Amino acid sequence: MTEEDHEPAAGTHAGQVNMADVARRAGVSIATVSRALRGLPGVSPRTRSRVLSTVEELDYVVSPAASSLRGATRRVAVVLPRLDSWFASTMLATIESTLRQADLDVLVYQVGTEEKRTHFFRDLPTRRKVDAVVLVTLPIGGEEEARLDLMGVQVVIAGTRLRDFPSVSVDDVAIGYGAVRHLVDLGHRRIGMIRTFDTDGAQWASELNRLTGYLNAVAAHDLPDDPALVATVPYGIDAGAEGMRQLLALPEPPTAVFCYSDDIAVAAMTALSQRGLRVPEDISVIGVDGHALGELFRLTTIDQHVTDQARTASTMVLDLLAGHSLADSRVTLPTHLVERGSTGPPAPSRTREQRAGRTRSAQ
Amino acid sequence: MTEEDHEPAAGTHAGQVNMADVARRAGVSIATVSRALRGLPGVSPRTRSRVLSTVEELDYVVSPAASSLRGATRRVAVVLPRLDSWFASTMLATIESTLRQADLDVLVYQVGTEEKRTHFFRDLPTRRKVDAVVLVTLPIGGEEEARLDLMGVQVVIAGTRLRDFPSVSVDDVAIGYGAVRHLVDLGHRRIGMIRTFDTDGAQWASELNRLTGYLNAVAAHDLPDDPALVATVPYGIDAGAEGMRQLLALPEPPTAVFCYSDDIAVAAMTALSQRGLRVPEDISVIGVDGHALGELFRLTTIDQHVTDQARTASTMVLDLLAGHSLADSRVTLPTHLVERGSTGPPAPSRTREQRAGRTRSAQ
DNA sequence: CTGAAAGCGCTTACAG
DNA sequence: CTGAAAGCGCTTACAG
Repeated sequence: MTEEDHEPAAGTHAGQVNMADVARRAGVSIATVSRALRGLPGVSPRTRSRVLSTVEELDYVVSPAASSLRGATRRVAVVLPRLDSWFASTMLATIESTLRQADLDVLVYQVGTEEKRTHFFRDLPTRRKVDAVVLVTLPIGGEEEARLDLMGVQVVIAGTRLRDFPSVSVDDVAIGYGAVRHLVDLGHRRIGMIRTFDTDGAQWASELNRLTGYLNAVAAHDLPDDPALVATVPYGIDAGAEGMRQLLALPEPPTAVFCYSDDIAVAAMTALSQRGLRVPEDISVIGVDGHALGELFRLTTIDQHVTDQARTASTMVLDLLAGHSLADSRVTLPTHLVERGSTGPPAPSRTREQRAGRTRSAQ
Repeated sequence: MTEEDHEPAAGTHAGQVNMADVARRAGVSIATVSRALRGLPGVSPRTRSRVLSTVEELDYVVSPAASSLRGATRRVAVVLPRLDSWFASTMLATIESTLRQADLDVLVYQVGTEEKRTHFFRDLPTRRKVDAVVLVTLPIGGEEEARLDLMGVQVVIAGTRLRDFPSVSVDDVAIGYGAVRHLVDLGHRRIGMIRTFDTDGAQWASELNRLTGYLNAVAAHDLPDDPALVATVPYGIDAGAEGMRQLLALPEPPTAVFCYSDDIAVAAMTALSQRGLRVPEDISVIGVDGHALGELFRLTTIDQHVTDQARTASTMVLDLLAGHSLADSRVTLPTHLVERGSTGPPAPSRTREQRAGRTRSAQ
């Protein structure tokens, strides 16, 4: 007797409490427990509350594995190149918050290297595990793209576009163009750019597009289009500093520099301050992102509202899972110039003479 | 006839291919398919390869939901306060890589606010969804701690300690002590600290411990222990700058400052450079973390090897899932002073006189 | 080496 | 409003 009183409330077997345990204890059928638990109609208030209190008592939770054997998994995968960039972690943070509110669980997959990307698209580890996958700024080749169709789940693209998948992104060409234009408006003519390349050999759409925007603006405003004004450096913490060093080593350095990202811009500014050069008096710097760090360094930037992009992508996921068709919904979000202290008019005459002198003596 | 040839290779029904489809097509039983797929003994090489090629052909993948109905979920949850800090995103990135290699999937839960934390520990959303959960630097109260036992899964703690759960962390008291000691060795006596507090009201163990280390060192070396030398500022991008401003506003500012983290230290250094003060000539700055940004700013820091911590935590998870008991395995990893350019000897006489003068005229 | 069958823990028509 | 039962897609003793 006393012995029996000590049997665990959790049921007779060692493992998890299951729905049968609850049903038995509440004196109803399994079906009724299931209905009561999910708030389905056809359960009397009394029965429902009895079930619910038994559930409480036994500290029972439904097995997601068993229930998803029929329906949805209520899981979403977020796939991104790396987590250690401001862009990526902000994306993931916002997507997680938004989806979690809708009671969805979020799985993360980092596919930063060529190898991991290949594996991912070959094995498609997300198949049958999730209801949807969000691909964040992934460089995707032709074969990989084809594999996407086999994924068997909803696909949303964030930070770029891909075929006719639902996507949210910004206009990176316009970003590059707008940055240069801002510098032109301030009176600059000799404008450099610092871009990065992935040491892994991947082609980043945004990277290419921002360069295109830069080049378009250079052409449109009839600026000097010296190829040496574009410094291309390997991605890394020091990238911006290295790029700036290259530009400063030119016979005729630029008076303003457009940087691929805020990270790059901040690093570029450290290289300037190490040389004793002032921003923006000696050289103007503009970035892209809206990184919190930019505020600290009074960096002028083009804000691409990453949080908004992430929220939009999340909403798309929610809509798709709700059964809405999102055919042809490729959203381009607006970006905004945020003027802070790192851009200003060039110091024209002095700089020009100095440069001319230096150029001649160098040759 | 021709019609039948056109039936989808995927099987007769619209949805997913299942194991029965594969079995039928390969002309074997479901049991054999299951065995072949998991490399179990008791399947002839011929049969195995036939099954495997059928699987290939039908592009079949096992349903994780169905197979986890018995065994493990092969999923691990990583729970952290926020993702938008260097520490957190580095942790998650490394844990994901490590666990992914072991073919485990990683779920993320951000519980940054008091409210989310309460919800998390009340609802325990990870129950029955994962095999293990890694709690990263989570401030955990008494009741929450009790709920952990109900989680029903393996628990690993990273970045701090909790009861006798397996954990990996560093000695934050030693970090605070070591930082101050480094400054003392350089000749500093008047040493400040910039700490932060969570705007959400949470108590961070590492925060408290580093302060304790600082205070211990101050006492041990008989340094001036003016309470005003500890600037406590709300967490945020500007925290370090704000803290430094407070310290500089003192009648007698410190000659060196220990910052809670590298982020804080970098922000503090921007405040200094805006005042035209040089690091380390006018004031020394030391941080904690080993953040990549620190390299860029030539910041002296105490590296807490976050990647190692993350790897250790991942290994613990793997061990636990392999059935090894990890009772009483609370690992404390070593930290290292990384001397870069932001700390140096004080400029004693000048500074002292100047201060003395200032102090008098101020009173 | 192989298969028929029970069972994992649910959900959902189908009866009543 | 409630329950018995089939079925989701696997895994795993148990026979052979």
